[in-house]
Amino acid sequence: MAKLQKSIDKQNALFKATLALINNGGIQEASMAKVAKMANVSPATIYIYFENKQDLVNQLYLNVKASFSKSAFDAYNESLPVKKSFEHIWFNIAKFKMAYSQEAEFLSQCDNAPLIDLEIRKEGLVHLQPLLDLWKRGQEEGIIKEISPFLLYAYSIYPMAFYLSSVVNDICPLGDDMLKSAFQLAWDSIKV
Amino acid sequence: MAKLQKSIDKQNALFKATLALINNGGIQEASMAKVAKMANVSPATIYIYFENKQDLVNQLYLNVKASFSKSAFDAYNESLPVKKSFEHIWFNIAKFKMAYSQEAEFLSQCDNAPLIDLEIRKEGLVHLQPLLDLWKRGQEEGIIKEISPFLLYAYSIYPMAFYLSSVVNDICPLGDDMLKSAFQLAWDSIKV
DNA sequence: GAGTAATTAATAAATGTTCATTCTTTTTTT
DNA sequence: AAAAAAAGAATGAACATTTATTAATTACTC
Repeated sequence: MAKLQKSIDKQNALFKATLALINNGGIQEASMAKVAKMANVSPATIYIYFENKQDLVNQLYLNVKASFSKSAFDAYNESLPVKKSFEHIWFNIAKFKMAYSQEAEFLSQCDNAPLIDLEIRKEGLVHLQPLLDLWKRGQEEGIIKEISPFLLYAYSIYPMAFYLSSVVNDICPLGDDMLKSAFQLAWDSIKV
Repeated sequence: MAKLQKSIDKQNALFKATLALINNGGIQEASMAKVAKMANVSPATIYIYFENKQDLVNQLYLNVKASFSKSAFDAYNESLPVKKSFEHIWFNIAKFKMAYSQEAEFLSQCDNAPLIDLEIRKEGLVHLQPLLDLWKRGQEEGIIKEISPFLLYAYSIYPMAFYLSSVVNDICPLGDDMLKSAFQLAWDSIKV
C-alpha cells in the first residue's frame, strides 16, 4: 500500500465525513471534532491535510464540483446536432444527481449559502465552458433563444436541483417518463 | 406608544438583524451575541421573545415567507384567463425579489440548507395554494402541461431565484426586456 | 535510526443559555 | 390625584460546553 494512496484515502474519508455532516445539519453541525470522529481520525490529523476548516470545505467543494463536471460531459461529442448535444449533457447531469444525490444536495447548498469563498466558487464554474459553447452554437443556428447564458442556465439546468431534491426526499415520484417530461420542459424553455 | 407595538418593533429589529447576519455569513456567523448587538439589545432579551436560537430562525422564516406569499398574490384576480393570471403572479414574485432582495436571498438559503425545521418549512408552503389551483385550471383547459406541480414550480418559479441572485450580485444585467424574456422562458416551459 | 504521520492533551476564544438584579410601566390603594 | 405595590421588560455578568486550532509526544515507515 503506497504512502500516497493512503494519504488520498484519508483525504477522501475526511471529505466524505464533512459532506455527510454538512448535508445533515449544515455547517454548524460539522465541527472539526465530529468530522474527525466520523472519519476515524484525530482532530489534529485534519490539519495535516488541510490548512483549516474553511480550506477543508473549499477543497471538498472543488472536489465534488470536479466530479460533477466530469459526469456532465461524460462521452460528450461536440459533433452532434445542438439538441442532441444538449440532451446528452442534460441527462448526464440528471444521472449524476440521481446517483450522487448527497453530492448534488451539497452543491446546491453551496450555491445558495455563503459556505464557500467567492474565488473558490468561481474556480468551480470553469468546467462549464463546453455547455456555454454549445448554447452559442445553438444561438448562431437560430435554434436557441438569443438571451444571456444566465437565463439559459437558470431555466434549463438549475430546475433539476429543485425537482430532484423533491424526488430524493420522497415528496415527488420519479419515473423514466417523469425525467423525459422534465427534459421537455427544459428544452421548451430555451428553444426558439 | 402601545406596549404591544413596542414588542413588535423589538421583534422586528431582531428579525432584521438575524436576516442580515445569516445572509452575510450563514448561520455560523449569526451568533446570539452578534444578533443582540446589531439589534441594540442584550443577549438575554432575545429569550424574552423567542424560545431559543432555532425558534428565532424558524419564526423569521415564517415571517419572511408570509410577506413573500402576500406579495405573490397581491391584487390577484382568479377570474382572469390562465395565462394572464400566471403572468400576474409571476411578475408579483419578480417584483418582490427585486424589492426585497435580502429577504429573497434568505428564503433560497432556507430552501437549500437545513436551517429550518421540516415542519416549519411545510407550514410556509401553505400559502401557495392559489397558484396550484391556477395550474389545475390551466391543465383542465388544456393550456398547461399535464405534469406534477413540482415540475411546474421547478421550471417556472424556482429559476427566478438563480436569475435574480445573479442580477443582485451584479453578475448579470437587468432590464425590463430581460424580465420579459425570463417570463417568456417560464411560460414556454409549462405551456402545452 | 531519521523523518514523517498521527495522536493526545491543552489552548484561548466563542458558543447558546440562564441567573439575579435593575429599570420601567401598570395597577392598586389610600 | 398621590403613593405604594405589583408586574413586566431588559440587562450585564456568569454558566458550562463547545469551538477551531496548536504544542508536545508517541507510533510508524523506510
